[in-house]
Amino acid sequence: MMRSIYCGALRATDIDQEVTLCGWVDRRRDHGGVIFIDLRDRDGIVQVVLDPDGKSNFALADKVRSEYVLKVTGTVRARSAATVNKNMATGEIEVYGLSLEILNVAETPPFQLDAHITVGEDVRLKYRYIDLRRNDMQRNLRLRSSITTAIRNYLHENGFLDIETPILTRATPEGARDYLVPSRTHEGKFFALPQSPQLFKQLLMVSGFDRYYQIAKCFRDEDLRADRQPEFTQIDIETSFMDENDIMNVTENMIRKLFKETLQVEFGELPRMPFSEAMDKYGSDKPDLRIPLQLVEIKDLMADVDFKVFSAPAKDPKGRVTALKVPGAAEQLTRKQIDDYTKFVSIYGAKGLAYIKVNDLSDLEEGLQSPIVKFLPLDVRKALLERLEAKNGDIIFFGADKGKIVSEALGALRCKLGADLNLYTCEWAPLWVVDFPMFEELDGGKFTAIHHPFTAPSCSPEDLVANPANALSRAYDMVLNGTELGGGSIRIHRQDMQQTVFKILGISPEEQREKFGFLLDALSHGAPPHGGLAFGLDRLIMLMTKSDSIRDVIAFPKTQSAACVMTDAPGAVDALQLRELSIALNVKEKEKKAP
RNA sequence: GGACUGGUAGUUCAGUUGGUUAGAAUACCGGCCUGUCACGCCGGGGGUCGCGGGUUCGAGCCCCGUCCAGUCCGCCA
Repeated sequence: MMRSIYCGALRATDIDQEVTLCGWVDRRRDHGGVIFIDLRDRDGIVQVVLDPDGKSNFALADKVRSEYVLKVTGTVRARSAATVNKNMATGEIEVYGLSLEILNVAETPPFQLDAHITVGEDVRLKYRYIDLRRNDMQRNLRLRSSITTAIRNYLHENGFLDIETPILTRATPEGARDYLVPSRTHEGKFFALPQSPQLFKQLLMVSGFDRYYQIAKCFRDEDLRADRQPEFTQIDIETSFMDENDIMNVTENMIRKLFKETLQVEFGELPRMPFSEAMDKYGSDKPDLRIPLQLVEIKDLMADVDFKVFSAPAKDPKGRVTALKVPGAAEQLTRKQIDDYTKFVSIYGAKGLAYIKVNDLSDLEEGLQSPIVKFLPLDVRKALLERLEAKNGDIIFFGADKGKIVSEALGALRCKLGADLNLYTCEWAPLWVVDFPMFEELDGGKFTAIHHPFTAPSCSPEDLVANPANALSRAYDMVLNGTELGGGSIRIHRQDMQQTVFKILGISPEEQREKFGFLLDALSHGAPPHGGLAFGLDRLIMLMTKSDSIRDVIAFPKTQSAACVMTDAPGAVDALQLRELSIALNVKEKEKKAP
């Protein structure tokens, strides 16, 4: 009996069966009178043999070209051992064609789809519908589907409801730039696309949907990166009556199950690290724990040395002086590489990169190779090497500057060294970062929310007002391999606390009323204690597929200038559309396209 | 807003110190080959060197501007 089957799903047990295959011509080979067609579908590739001198006779076979769409009926058979090649590309069984139908012809493809051929990303994006036929992209998007399915199943089984929230909503005063949508029916007014469903999910808690989730599109009009797109997807979760431990447990379980089911990777219980420890030891709030290097404080040792580069920040309360030891790397790193690392840390504002190569620990006079060691008295050298537990062959880098610069520069250097010298000790290193500060104090004494303005502090409103700079929040971030996978918090559920936080952030009562009146009202109508979390789905899949770019796990991504090279979006609109929206353009001369 | 890298055949790239007609591989087209599988062999077509200007006897190469793509800083509550 004839049956339809995917090319890649053919197995030895199908031998002698008659099957119908539909797919694209991956490659056509012509040897003497016999034509071989590698037919590709979503499941893989199978070799189809068309033999005009045999039973099958196809005038059409000659016409077949790459990327033609075919329907082939044929018999599955094993190949003789003599023809089996070690580098065989198309499996151990083939289909002997009996009939052939060309469902559609195709132009010569703009690029070759072979896995071993690299193609520029701009061409791939222009012809994305062809690029997506490639095996890597098929695999990535299929894994993405498996992941969202597993997540939906897990959350459904745990009583979470999938509830949609608006895409057309209103602009938010803080946070990222909004994407705006003009309103035709409200002249001069604009919707904003959501940066996240944050406030709506909180309102759903007030409504009694105590376990909510949504796989939600979010929009932020900011500059792009390899791991940042202007529209992206969040796994958005919110619960009532759960505390931070409950939420971390339920979401940690979800991620653990996901990795086990889709990648057969087992995580133990995730370690929890306070924000302060992450900054001290790793110079980052999203430490990559695959790399064993740690920053070591040496501020106390450097306060009195006769070397201003170190002593000035050591005496400054906001300064930081830190060492980063790379065991055994003194030989490996050439002068040029160290110069490159100096350039690298300058990106983050570091003015230089001091180092010591430990050649001979026993000789503090001559055994240390370094441009700066001459400024350090012998007792300081000794204390330094003891604190770092230095051994011969180690190289030690130094950061001395404002705390923020040192953390960012050496934190980034730590990750770069880990990658360049392949220092990774494991494949996956997940953790929670907890005990974040509530606010960051900007120059001029203003405060801005570290997380967002709806995050609950871990102290009373009175203590918060008394000492906002030192207050901690009830927020938590899940970090995997140095990437922030997701973050969340227990939210403020009392109106007075929310007003207190708004006040510290410098939002006037009038502005609170205008922008967040609906939230403050809701909090006064019996809002339960609640909290949640949102994972970045694209980044999660990027990590799980080991992709270098978020674009490789999104079917139709934007380029770095936030454009689509395939549809040429964004595009101009005609005058009538603008008139209906009461919009007049005022485009600068240089931005106009040449006539 | 800023730093850096790249743009040459459909694609991936080479192109030396500025010097004759801009090359290779692959793809594509034609022919040959009865089991190939990154098949092989022979032949062929294919270029606004991103775009604009400048320097020069002469520019793919040098200079200025600009556009596009990418990585990063700023930005991303």
